[in-house]
Amino acid sequence: MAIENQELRKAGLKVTLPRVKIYQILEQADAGEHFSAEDIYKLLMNSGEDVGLATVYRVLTQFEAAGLVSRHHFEGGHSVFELARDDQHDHVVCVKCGKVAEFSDAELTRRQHEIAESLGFTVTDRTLYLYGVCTAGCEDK
Amino acid sequence: MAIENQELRKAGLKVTLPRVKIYQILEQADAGEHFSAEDIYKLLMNSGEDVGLATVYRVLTQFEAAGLVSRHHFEGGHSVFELARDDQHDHVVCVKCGKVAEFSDAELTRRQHEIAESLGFTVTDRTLYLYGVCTAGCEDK
DNA sequence: ATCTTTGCAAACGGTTTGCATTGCG
DNA sequence: CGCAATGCAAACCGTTTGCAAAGAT
Repeated sequence: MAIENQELRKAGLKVTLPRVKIYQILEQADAGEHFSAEDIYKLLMNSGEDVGLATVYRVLTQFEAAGLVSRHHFEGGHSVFELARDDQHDHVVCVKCGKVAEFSDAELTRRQHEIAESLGFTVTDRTLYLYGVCTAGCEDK
Repeated sequence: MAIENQELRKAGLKVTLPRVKIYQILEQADAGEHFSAEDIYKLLMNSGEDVGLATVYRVLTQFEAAGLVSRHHFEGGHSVFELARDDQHDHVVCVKCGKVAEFSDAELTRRQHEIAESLGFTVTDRTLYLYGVCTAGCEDK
């Protein structure tokens, strides 16, 4: 039995075609690649899978609740998803072409904790987005 | 003539009642206070001003374009606005009581620019939220 | 067989837009 | 007076939900 089926069962979710297919899409993506619900929907359609957009949303929400994926709200109103990883990473978003890059920086992390502590605050999660323009290979769309 | 009228003129906007009123609301707010379009709309209604919600959005968008206000997209889909300040400030959000604190740290800012630059990226805006629990005075709601 | 999950279409909430009217300059 | 700005209502877009049909165990 494939790995994804076990992950689904572990999360208390029945193994159904839409769930498996969506999990596979996320799993086979390059690390750092983000998908909107629409992206995934289109990929499914192109593969000839007959899955409704509503189901994509439902499945992604279930995956999020199960800790399998994390959801990010980018500026612009729509959400993107990626398979959950345990490293803290941050995002750079190009406002022109929508490209997203990731980075992780120990100095930033350390400093953030220092600041939070000095404010009487215990950090459990963070969200850092840098918005701007990528100077090379930016294809406006 | 009041300050706000000059600001409006400078931005190439005619001095109209909705624009002046909205500017005043933002101006009289405590630093760090954020308003949704709806918030501002309600404040106007309560003051007996007959301004349409669509106009509030239009004015806020114009103000943003003119650099008078900055818009933040919080998780949850709606936008909030505040009068533009030139300091880059970040947010600490308590996941228990919903309290929001702000801070600004030169070291963080500098490091962020370094990182972005090394990724071939020019930062125009950023969004850093630290989520956690405030250790004192946290009133769960 | 039962209880979950799905697809569809309709509802939703925040935001934007078309158009006739109002009002600044 | 002329053109920009407004109000209203309808359109929009991403997302959620109600419900009857299909599917998993």
